[in-house]
Amino acid sequence: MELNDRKIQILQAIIMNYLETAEPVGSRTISRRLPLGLSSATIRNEMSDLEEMGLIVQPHTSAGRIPSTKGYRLYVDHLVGLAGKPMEQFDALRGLLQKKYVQLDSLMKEMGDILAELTKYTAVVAMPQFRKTTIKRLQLVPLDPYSMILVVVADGNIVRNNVIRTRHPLKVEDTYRMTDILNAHLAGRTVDSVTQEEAALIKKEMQADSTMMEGVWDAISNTLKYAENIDVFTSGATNILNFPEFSDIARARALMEVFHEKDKMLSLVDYDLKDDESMKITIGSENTIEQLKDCSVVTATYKYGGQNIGSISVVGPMRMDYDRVIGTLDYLVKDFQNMFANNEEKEQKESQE
Amino acid sequence: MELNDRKIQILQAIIMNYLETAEPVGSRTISRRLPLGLSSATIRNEMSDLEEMGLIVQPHTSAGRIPSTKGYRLYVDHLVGLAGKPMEQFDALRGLLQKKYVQLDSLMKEMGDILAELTKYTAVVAMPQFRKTTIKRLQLVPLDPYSMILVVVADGNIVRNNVIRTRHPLKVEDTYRMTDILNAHLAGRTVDSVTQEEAALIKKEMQADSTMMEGVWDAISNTLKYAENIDVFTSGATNILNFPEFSDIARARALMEVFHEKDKMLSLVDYDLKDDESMKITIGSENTIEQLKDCSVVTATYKYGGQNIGSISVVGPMRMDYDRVIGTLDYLVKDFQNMFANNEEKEQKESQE
DNA sequence: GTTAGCACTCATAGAAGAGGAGTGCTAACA
DNA sequence: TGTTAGCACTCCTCTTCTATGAGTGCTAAC
Repeated sequence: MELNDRKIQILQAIIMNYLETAEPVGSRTISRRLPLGLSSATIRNEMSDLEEMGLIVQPHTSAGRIPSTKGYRLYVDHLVGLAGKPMEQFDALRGLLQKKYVQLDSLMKEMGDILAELTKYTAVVAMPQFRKTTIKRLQLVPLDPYSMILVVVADGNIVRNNVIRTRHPLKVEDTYRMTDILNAHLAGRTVDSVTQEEAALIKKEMQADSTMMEGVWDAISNTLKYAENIDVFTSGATNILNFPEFSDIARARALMEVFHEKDKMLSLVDYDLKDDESMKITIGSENTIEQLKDCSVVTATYKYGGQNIGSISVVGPMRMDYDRVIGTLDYLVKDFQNMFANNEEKEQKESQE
Repeated sequence: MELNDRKIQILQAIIMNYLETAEPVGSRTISRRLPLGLSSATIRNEMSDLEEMGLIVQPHTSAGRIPSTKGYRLYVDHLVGLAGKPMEQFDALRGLLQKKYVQLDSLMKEMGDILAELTKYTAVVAMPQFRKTTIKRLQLVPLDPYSMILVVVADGNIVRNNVIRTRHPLKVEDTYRMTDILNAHLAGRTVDSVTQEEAALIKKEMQADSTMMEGVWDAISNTLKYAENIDVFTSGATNILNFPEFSDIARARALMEVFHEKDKMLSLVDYDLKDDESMKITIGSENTIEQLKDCSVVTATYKYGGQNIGSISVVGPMRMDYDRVIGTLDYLVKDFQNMFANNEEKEQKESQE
């Protein structure tokens, strides 16, 4: 069966109506709503066809139709207008994005909050992957002769730290010399870009400085590897409970649980997109996370140095306002990307004024 | 009216039955359950008295009785046995508490998770108040000539950091010298114990070193003051949704929202107890947080150096198993306190082996 | 002081029925 | 051939009614 223009119009009308009301849509509604001058009977015939094509479904015999996953997919891929660009209410976001930030993590948390507030859905923000961002500086902070803390500052002034133990006692000056060695090799680099040969070189250099430092590099190296852990923040988790489709307590609980499970959230923001893609929409049963089978997820990735290094997602009911969400995310991510890239420069200029 | 022994027994029986079933308790049930050989009619008379005293209430005329806030309060204050000490299932906790930790925050998160798992309620863990814990070391990490990061390591290897900007360009060595000055004064101290005179002294000393450092101390001082912010972790937020009293979606949402609001959580863990108190139980309407009017909160504080510096709470329905929760918390906090106090020593000993 | 007996209350569940939204099908029409 | 009016039919939803039963309070007798 062919999906002609009229069918598409009807499908779109059904979906848009359903997005608003969350109620199954009947033929009469469409007949009145669409300016085609068609009777409800005609619409009924068309709807029957659309159902056969798997684009809409009937909850029960005498009910109207609701879009299926496949129907949403078609809508999202071809019918969404991408019209919903920045509006008045974007003020908060715009203000945020023009702000010079001090530390990226607090900014991103705030960004998530505003995004959730704006969309009324749940926002999931993934921090830049640590191992893909540039290290600004490393610093060993001595605590006592046998332990110190490795502090790594990455782009965006994101700070990671880890305790490191030594077998031989070290003096404060030792840690400073080691710090110098580390920075000489690693500052301005990404963890990913450090080869095994280089690592061996650093180790050798440190041991040349003092035999006491045996084993210290291994600990540092482990810390850096371990630091590939991604941070994710979830904002507005409870927003999603406002929608009637989650008024069932069991379903609501399942959702809340998912938002608290870090593993699941990580798999959600998994942004293994090709670097030319920038947005991914996952609808209902397309989701790999069982508990999100009734949800849709819109994920936008942000780039740095041509690579995807992080993502921002919106989780909502399947009948989310895709148009608006896509528009918002698109706008947000583009501006955020620029800001992220430019912030460092700005900082320095301003200090010099 | 006098609350004689028999009335107390009946009240206790009612509460215990209600804790199990979440259903109003009738006179016949008590008559059968209590080995007093009293008929249901007699129990009815007593129940009528208990109701008059405000200890139990009737949801509607022909229903059994449920405990009132006042009834729970009496139960908690006088009737709870404190019997529920460590059981087999405490293995996880015990294991955790014997573990030597590297950084306290991850341990406390884990502790919250296990506590939530164990009690089936929601656990709220408040980290030690930063300004009351001892500073192990401060370190200025230079980023570029005009900015650096102040890293503060406190007891438990808790790391806080904040970006600091300068008006005059600084060299790496400058930051190291400043670091030395800071540590000379502040290492081994709590923020709270630093007087204004001392602060002035430090400022003077820094400026003596270099006029470039004008204003830097102020930034550092602000950071330390700001650091009084308490961290709270909530674990098992969704556990509480399992209880029938929260099967109403609106109530469930309100609860979930509360758990996500940091302000509210902070006011929850507010541990302004006298230093000889160690546990506080807040029941139902006694709660100042509106959304927790149907919940009870058991908060245990932990001390360090004779002062309360943090707390661990359990939030559950009013009909929570107080006995078990109190027992668990009591056990947990005591052991945690010891561990927290001893960990530093252990660490050093082990390194030297 | 305790208890059996009894009338009474009221939440709850189920049955029955009305209403209505919406469908599919058929036959007629342009 | 596409469109439409008409109509029977389905089935959800809401309301009403009734039966059930758990539980009470009161009274009178033990």
